[in-house]
Amino acid sequence: MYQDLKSIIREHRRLSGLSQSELAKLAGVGKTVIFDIEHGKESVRFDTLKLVLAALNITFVLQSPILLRQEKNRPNEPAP
Amino acid sequence: MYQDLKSIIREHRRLSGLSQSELAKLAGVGKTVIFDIEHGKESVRFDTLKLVLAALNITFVLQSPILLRQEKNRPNEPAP
DNA sequence: TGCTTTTTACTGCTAAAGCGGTAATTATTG
DNA sequence: CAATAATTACCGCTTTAGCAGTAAAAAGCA
Repeated sequence: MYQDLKSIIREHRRLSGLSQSELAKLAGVGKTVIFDIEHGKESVRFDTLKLVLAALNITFVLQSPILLRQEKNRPNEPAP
Repeated sequence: MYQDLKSIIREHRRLSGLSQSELAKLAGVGKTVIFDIEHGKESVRFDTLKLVLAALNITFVLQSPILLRQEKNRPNEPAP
């Protein structure tokens, strides 16, 4: 993660032309959540955060040597 | 994210040879958290989850077209 | 096998996440 | 500028995440 959560959320929201309430509704969460995140609260629930990220077209990826190895062993399907 | 959280956490923990309590202590969270995550609870707090992931050497990355563009505009420093 | 140790699962309690309603602030328009 | 609309910030309430303690289950060993 290069920036902190609050900046990422706020930037993406603004660039999408959404108000806090609009984003909240879109994500299916309360508007307080958006407000709190944008004010630096990192104690959001993970499932709630995922809803917000999804609404902003932000994907969430976990990385580790173990996961990397598993990926290599299960390569993508060949193109049609 | 390719697998679900619970599998990733459990696998990494087992491969690290840690019990739930040991991982909890290492991460600085209660053991209930580990138990709950490994039983599919995704309503963990984000900051709590980050502690657990860090203890297991799992990094977590946000991706989006906007973030990608920002990255390209700010390339890595040249090697010394 | 029975006994001990380790690990996992469950429980009740406390602090706080998330909610909708409302107040304050900021932007827009006549 | 005043009036209005839109957005952001705050507040009290309800639900629940996270905690330590305890119980149950699994693993190890004589």
